Amino acid sequence: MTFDALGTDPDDGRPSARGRSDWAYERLHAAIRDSALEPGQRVMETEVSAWLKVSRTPVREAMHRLLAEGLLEPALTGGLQVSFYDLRAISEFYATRERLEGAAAALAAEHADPTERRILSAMLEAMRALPADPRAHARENQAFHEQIYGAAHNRFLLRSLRALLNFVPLLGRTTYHAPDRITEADREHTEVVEAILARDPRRAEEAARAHIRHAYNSRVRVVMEDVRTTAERRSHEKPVLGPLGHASQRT
Amino acid sequence: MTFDALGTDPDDGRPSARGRSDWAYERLHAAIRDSALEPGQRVMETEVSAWLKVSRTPVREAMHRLLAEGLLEPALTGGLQVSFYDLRAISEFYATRERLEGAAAALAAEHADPTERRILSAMLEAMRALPADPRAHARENQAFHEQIYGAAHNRFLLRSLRALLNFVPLLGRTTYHAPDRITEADREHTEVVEAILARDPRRAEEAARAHIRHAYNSRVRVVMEDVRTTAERRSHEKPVLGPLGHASQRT
DNA sequence: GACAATACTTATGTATACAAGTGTATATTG
DNA sequence: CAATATACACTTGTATACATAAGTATTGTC
Repeated sequence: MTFDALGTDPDDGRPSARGRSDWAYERLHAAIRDSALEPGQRVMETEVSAWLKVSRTPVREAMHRLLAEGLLEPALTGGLQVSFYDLRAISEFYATRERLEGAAAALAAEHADPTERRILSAMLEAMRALPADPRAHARENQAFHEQIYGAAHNRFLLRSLRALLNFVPLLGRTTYHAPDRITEADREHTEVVEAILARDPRRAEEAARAHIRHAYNSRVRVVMEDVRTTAERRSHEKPVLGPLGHASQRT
Repeated sequence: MTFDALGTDPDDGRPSARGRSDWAYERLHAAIRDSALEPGQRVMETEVSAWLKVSRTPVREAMHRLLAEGLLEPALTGGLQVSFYDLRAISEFYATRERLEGAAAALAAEHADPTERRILSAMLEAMRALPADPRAHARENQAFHEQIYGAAHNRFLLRSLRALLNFVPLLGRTTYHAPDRITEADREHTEVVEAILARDPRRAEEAARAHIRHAYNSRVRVVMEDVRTTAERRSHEKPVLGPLGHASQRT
């Protein structure tokens, strides 16, 4: 039913032969990211198979990957559904991310080689030259953070961070939609990079953690606004987010 | 060839109908854990399928899970192989684990409820009553750490830690094979629990991190011993571990 | 005798057919 | 009218058949 409305997206024609599985994964991931599939909605192999016009086998593998990454979860009725999340989950997410990003920055300060340090500085300048488009900044921001992860030279930390960031698509709009977030982020990024260039792990860690704490605040603002908007638009349906009364886990 | 030697393991008869996939996963996981499949060895779907006497479909899913968890990795020739690791990987593993365990302990100190605190104390005493068997201690130790993870009440941190610890089976024997490690671990565990009971996040974090640092030292000792033993036993084959010259990433 | 091209083998990716379990709806009986 | 039992439909799990790509070996030609 809902799948019909998703369209066929003719730009992204079915791949020649190799990668139907990856392709199905991308399509589902995009559908969740764009809220075409809403949290709690059941996702069935047969339906997706019909939608994407591929057999159940690659669809199955794609859904299992999404299950492992937490974007899908087992439904009470059996089968899988798009994961629910609430403000508590967002709080937990950022608490964990703060630790991991802090660790990455500290290790980058210790282990980044000269080339990696130069690239970090360059990316900083490149971001300043960017237009005020939230999407462009979000993309460059991701590349910037990936650069730090790489400079940390720790494969396990990299894996953990990648797995963690898979959850981001569920959160909706980027934090760069919050007012002044772009300017703030630039200042915070600068402090992180300066600490890394100065080979000061403690300062790098604290700067990175502060950066994530601020991102969390912006995130909450953006999400709360979305909740309000959604509640207004359909006042008698149940809101996407759960009850807001839970104590935040942040320190 | 190697799969014939693994036997049929009649205790664990093939499951009724549901769960061949999980069962295949367990069998492969156990095979890697017990070094029946050595690092670098190629693992083919058809072979495993014939070995376990199930079709390729559940084997495929099991292998994909192991790939996602890092126990298998893409082979240069195509297909999958048991992941290689070296002392550098072990160093990176413990560096990341130190951060995550520290975070879990700190959050547990803040968020553990009275029941969880009581259970932590009880587990501590239970471990003291255990015989000096490394395997028994390893098992209880795992439950103890899981209890801390749960008490942290952070689903993302829990996921990260679980994913990280999936790598442990590749490391071989437990660190409890190192002399005096059982006594040391008890002392370190006690400090962690005391800090959690005292609701002191900083002390809990530092105690947990110190605990992991010590575990790392024991791990290196155990692995080095294994390297020596292996090298003696088959002096003209290539050792399981790579060259040891890499700088450690530890702080 | 050596090098290149072609064919065959092998392993993974994909599709489809089949089985089993669960939930719901309908019909029958008390 | 209500409750229970049976049957059917739906969904996921498993098996097998088929396609494709890659690597190797063999054969033919220079």
